[in-house]
Amino acid sequence: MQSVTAPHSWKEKQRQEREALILQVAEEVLMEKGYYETSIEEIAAGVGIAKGTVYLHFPSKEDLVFAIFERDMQKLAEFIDATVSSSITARGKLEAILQFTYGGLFSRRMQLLSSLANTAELRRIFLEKKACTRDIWEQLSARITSVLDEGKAAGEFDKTLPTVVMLSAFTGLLAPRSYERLIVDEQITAEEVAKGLGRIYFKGIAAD
Amino acid sequence: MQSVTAPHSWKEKQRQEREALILQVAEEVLMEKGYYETSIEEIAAGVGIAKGTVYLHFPSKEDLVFAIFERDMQKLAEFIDATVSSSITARGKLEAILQFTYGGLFSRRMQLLSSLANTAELRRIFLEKKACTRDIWEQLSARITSVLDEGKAAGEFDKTLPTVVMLSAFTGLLAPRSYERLIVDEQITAEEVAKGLGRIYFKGIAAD
Amino acid sequence: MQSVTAPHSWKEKQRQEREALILQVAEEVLMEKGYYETSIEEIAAGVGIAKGTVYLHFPSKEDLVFAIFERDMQKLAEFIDATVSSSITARGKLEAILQFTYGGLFSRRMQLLSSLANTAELRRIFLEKKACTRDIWEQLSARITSVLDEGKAAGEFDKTLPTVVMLSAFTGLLAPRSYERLIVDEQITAEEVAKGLGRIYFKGIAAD
Amino acid sequence: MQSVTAPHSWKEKQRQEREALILQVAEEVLMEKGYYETSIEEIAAGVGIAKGTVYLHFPSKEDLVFAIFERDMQKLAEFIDATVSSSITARGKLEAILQFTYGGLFSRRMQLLSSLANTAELRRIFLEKKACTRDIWEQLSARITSVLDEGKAAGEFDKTLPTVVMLSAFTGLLAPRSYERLIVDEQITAEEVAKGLGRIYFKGIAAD
DNA sequence: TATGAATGAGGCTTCATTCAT
DNA sequence: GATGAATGAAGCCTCATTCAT
Repeated sequence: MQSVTAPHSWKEKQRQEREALILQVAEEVLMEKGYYETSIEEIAAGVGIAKGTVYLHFPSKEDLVFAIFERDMQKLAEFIDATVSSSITARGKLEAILQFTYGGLFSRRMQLLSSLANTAELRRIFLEKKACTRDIWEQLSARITSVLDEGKAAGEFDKTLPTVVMLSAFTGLLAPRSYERLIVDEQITAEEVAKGLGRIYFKGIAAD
Repeated sequence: MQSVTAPHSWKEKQRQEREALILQVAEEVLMEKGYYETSIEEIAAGVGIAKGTVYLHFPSKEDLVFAIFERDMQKLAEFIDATVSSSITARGKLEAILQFTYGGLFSRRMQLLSSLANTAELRRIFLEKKACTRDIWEQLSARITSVLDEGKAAGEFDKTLPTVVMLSAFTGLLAPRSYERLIVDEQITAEEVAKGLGRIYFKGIAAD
Repeated sequence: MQSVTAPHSWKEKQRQEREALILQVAEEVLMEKGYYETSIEEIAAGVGIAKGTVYLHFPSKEDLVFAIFERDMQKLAEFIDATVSSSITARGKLEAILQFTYGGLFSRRMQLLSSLANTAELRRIFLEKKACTRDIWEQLSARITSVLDEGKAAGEFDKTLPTVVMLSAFTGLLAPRSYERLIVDEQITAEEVAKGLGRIYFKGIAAD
Repeated sequence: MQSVTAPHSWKEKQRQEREALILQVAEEVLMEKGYYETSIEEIAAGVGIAKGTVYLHFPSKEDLVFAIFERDMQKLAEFIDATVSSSITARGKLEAILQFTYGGLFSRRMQLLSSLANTAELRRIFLEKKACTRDIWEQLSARITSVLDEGKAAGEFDKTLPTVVMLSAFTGLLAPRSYERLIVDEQITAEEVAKGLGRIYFKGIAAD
């Protein structure tokens, strides 16, 4: 009975799993080597499939990269949504978000995205998919802005600072600046840095 | 035969001027289009010379880019040196440095360097020229670190914050994160953002 | 088990109908877009079947195209056979054939065949299936040649013209030259052109 | 003294010679194998240069093919111009043109052009360069049309036939239909065929 | 020294064909 | 039988680099 629908959904599931695998491998390789140094061939090899198979899932290299961006932003958005609606202080929410982006792989992902955005070819595709990109990003910005405003209203944050500057500084914390870290090797872990940065940030924006 | 040193030095001068011109044009184009989207041909055309001539000055595209990095770091180092030895407060010194990097073209230069550093191919050359890179960067870091420590000693800055975190946050301010600015369009100028960021930073690291 | 021959022949009929449908769709698409611009996928989609199914009927793209050629030549041969055995004048027969090839879809089919034959890859398969191709073509040529000779004998056509040249000119009329029509846009319909061409041809080969 | 301009013109000459060589080789290979079966690599190998060098002369494969078309049409146009202005009969002029196109390589060139025009990708470029293509073709058509009208006026040709049909039939002779000749191998030379075809044509369009 | 024509490795993409389901 | 996901060969084009002039 299920022989008609089951195979379909099974195949669909297979397909999605493979797609996720491609995205994951692609992300890793791109993170490691950058957009231009990464070839589709290489990604395919990493997944253990043929070049052409990648194109069954993504119409072009650019689209593949954009899909990574979308997926990661989606994950971040989900986390932020969940966090924003919790009943902790504004600062607590922002700290949670900060820890999420710096925790696990996310820090490196943000780094990747940051570097991808500096590639002309990709900028074009980001612009073409503008509506989508803007939507995602504006949602994120809106959430964080609302938390910042909430903190101001609650007397947690400095009301004299423009919220947009506070937002900019916060997203500055999120998008890890890779430059100096690539060159200077740390005598301190990324997490510790994150904590310290957060401390500076929250003191910097605190009321009074 | 070599008794004519004057022409030699004149030629040498010519050569250096041309080299500087190449660096300047290259920086502009790279800033505009990124590493891979910029061809040697394009840079040469901008200078008004032939492709091959560029190779008389720089053995490879990578080396050319590294030279830009070196030059800019040199300029920044000079400014920092001058600033550090002045007799103003630590905060004043850091504010001056911040304004220098955000003022004029330097902001865009830092952006360029930031993006270049994210390119695998260039990472390699940065690593090959490690000694040099480290030297430059460590000099800068050392200068800023000394200012931060000076500020701590003078009671200006929070002694409980690790200096290395303060340094990281500061360089984070210097290396402008372009990512979000590319996507969200500003309702505020870069300068205003810079001021706001500085305010947050200095409050964040202030003593007490 | 095989005692059920009816389903077998029914299946066989189904199979042949589908095969004919594939040929028809393929012909249309090939006519529209040419050999290389047409993909098997596209043909299959036009028929409403899957790519792989096409390969159950034709071992390769080339064979599919050859089958179209065979089918159309077959149809033309049938018409010529019927015409040749009728009791009208030689000129009447040739005019009928000319009208057949220019009427309805056949004109475009000839155009397709004409263009396909100019494709190296297909030339190879035509050569491989040489015996078959030659047979078909020679039959057609023989029929027309006999009509031309019949006309000569009847005093209709110029006996001093080599029959092979008359044949060449006639087949020249059949294989529509698409070239000039693609570039110069007509102030006259294809049918009118066909009539005029026929007029020139028959006057050209007329006795005296 | 000439050391400044001479090298320039010498290089320019070299360049043009090489360009002509590429065109010639490309024409041969394309004639042999068709558009899609011919790779740029193959053409380059035929010339004895590298792939990339071809691109120094022609921005794309399509442009290369279009250049062949242009060159051949140019040659034909030159011949027609010279012929048209001579003081022989209209028929004599047309016979000369016919012999030119069937003589030497030109016959095969026309065949190539005929087959190229049936390629969708190239049709596009022909359309893009519409103005140019139309100009060339319309000039040729205009010249021949004027000869046909001249013949009509001189009482050589049948005034009741539309000139455009006579033109169509004539260009039909020029664009050799390759179809039948590819499959049936001749027992007669191309030149003989051409003569016979001309005879049919001129009798077909003759006055009375 | 300056030039720019020539090179050729390398990457993206397409699509005929196969084969496990 | 029918399907369509997977394959991988093949082709176009770019551009850093070299080298003869």
